[in-house]
Amino acid sequence: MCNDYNLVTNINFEYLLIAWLVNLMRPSFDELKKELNMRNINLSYQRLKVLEYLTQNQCHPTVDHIFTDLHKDIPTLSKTTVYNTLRILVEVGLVRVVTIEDNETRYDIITENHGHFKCESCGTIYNFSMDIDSLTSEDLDNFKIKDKDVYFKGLCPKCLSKYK
Amino acid sequence: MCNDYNLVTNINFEYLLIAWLVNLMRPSFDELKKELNMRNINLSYQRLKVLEYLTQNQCHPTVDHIFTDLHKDIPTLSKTTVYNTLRILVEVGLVRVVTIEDNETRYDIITENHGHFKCESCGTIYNFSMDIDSLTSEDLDNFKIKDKDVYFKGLCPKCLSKYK
DNA sequence: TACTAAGTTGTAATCATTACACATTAATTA
DNA sequence: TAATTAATGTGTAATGATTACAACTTAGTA
Repeated sequence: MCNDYNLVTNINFEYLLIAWLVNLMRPSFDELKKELNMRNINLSYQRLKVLEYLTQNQCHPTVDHIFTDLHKDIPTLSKTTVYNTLRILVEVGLVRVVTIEDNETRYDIITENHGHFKCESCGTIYNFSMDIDSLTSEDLDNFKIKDKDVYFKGLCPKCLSKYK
Repeated sequence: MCNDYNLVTNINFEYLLIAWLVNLMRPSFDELKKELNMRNINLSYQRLKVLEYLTQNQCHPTVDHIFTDLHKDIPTLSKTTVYNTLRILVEVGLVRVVTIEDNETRYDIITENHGHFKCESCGTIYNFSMDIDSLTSEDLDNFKIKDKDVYFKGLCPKCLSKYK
């Protein structure tokens, strides 16, 4: 469904899932399991499907994207379930909210260090590498920083070439 | 209405207006006037009031904040006018949209180089100085970047001290 | 098998934003 | 000044995303 250049293909879903569980959720797999148990989170069929969708469509989909596509495979799926699942996944830290635009909430499975660029012409959101963790400001010496987001906007190469 | 530490007081509004027109809107005052004329923008009473509100309440207000407060002075004011005015001011570049949270659009009169920090406890949005202009990524070599935003979240000093 | 809790579903409510038609004001011209 | 036209403002209705909630289903357990 999504033709983003970030699309990951030919990688087994279970492999990716394990990869997050181990790598993305610090500090350890056991810690994550404990965390999930503490919060009584079971990866039900629907929740797994949402997670799977996010790995296979790393184009920062909206709730509507996720729901519409998954609904084809799971006719009984409810949009409320998608919302609930995303909220839980965000709480646990497996998924990141992207609020680069004010009228659409998007979701990103990758929680590693990177920024987001939105093309004003085609709407595509690209990831770009940047050492965001090291960003800081002396003004925030007495603040506790939990989340850092960097959002750029402009025109992507594809759209720029159209105007030439 | 707003007790943000960024609050600017005792400064004449017209002075501030001129200050933007000259400083914030590059490259020159004449250019700005031409720009405004080209776009047929007159600073009507309502539009001036919205601008004035944004200078006197630099706490990144929502549309509802602006409307509710101005409505006390201008009983005939319509919320649609506030929306229209903000859209125009953003287009022209005098006002910046802050989408640090997904359920609320906020507006910032300061368009200079700075980041935004939102306290998850009290909801206050703080400005912090940072050289955002110099941020870059080799991944974006072929992109045209028009806007850069840096959003941090966490706990502010006031809220941190409450938990001690 | 009955019980309990967690998870899912569909509908209704909420809330921010936009669309739009009409009213008002400002600017322009005769 | 009066008439005309364009720009702004206003209020209501429509839209669309998100949340609240109650009923249903599933999974696990005694």
